[in-house]
Amino acid sequence: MVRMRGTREQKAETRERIVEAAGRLFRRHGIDAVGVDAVMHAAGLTHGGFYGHFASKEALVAEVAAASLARSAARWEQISEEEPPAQALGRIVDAYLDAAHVANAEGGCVLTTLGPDVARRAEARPAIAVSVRAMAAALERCGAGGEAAALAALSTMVGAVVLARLADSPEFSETILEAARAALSPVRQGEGG
Amino acid sequence: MVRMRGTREQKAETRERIVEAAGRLFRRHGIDAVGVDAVMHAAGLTHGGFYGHFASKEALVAEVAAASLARSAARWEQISEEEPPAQALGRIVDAYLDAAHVANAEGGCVLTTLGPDVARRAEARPAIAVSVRAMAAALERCGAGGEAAALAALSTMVGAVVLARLADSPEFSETILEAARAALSPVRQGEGG
DNA sequence: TGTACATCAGTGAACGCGCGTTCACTGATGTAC
DNA sequence: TGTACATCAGTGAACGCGCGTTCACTGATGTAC
Repeated sequence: MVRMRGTREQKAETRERIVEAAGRLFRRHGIDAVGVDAVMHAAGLTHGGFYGHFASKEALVAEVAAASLARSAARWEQISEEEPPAQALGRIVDAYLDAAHVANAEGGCVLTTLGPDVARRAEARPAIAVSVRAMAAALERCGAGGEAAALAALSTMVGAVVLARLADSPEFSETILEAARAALSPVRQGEGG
Repeated sequence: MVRMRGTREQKAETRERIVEAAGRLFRRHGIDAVGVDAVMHAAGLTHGGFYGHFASKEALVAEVAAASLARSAARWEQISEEEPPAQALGRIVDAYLDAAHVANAEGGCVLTTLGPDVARRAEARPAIAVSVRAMAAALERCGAGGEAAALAALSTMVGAVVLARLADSPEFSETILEAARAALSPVRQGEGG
């Protein structure tokens, strides 16, 4: 296999690779369906090395959930700062309520893939809540209305993706996404909250 | 322990007890965190008898998800038929977007507790989709607007409960619920869809 | 520049445990006579 | 009404397997001289 080049920075990179691989696998197959073995293999390592990076699988889960959602929040913040409000809101909402997002659970929003599972793990919740606030704040900054309107919009987005993944046909899935898009259109025209 | 009284109806009752116990445990702790052993014990039986009722744990999971959500849908349908539309809609929405529902995952809506997990199991999806349609139809019958408005309202409700369970404080949890309630108030005044 | 040693990220065999599943058995019930 | 037998829901010991975790070891790198 690939030999490591040694230093501490290398180890940090490896750790990040583990977190990213775990993030993809957990979101796709569910946390309990993916063993430490599978995560390490996906990161190009053997399972024994895992405990040089994390105290337990639970610690990895907490870090994965926090890191993945923080990244989503950071992306929204960046869009909300770089683009005109209406355009930024459109980009965020349209990308979220998209069939590609529904199909790509592996790379999708943690709230829609692991939300209920993370909610059962008290240690993971504080970091998640911080990102939820940040995501709502980004929507607010895009002109989605006040805090309440932004939280409601986020709720609609999360719920729609969860339901779209439960649909029994691509058509029903798209109907749900379109319904959510339509419901959010007043918010996008500055009529929300 | 309690001795069975023998007949086939008894067996059907036992089976139902297993499904109900599993429903409560799965929603509370997650599917993979609950073994067949725990389910049977909660139903007042020993684990060996499980396979006289179900072909596998997976078969139980599919039945639990379908049965639990079908019951939710039936309740909504009943409310939507027995009460005046506006009142029925208020009862459904207020009960869903309630701190008691958020706290009581064990007895709560399957969409918010097992949604992403069920979405990964293709066999379970058709039955779930039927109930999702039925729930949206019940909202529609209560005057929540057309199909699209009803699906969007359901999305908001599901997402809000998922987010409320991820909150790091009761206050933030209540803020999310209240935001969703406020967002749905136009729908409740017949302005939706 | 070259050699000897310490470090430590990663390896891979091994562990104990709990899970899903199987199966020979039990004993209460319903039925046949 | 009473006895003998068949049925079958439920019991509980046992199984193999895969999981999370541990640990003695490896070998490439950085450092000391």
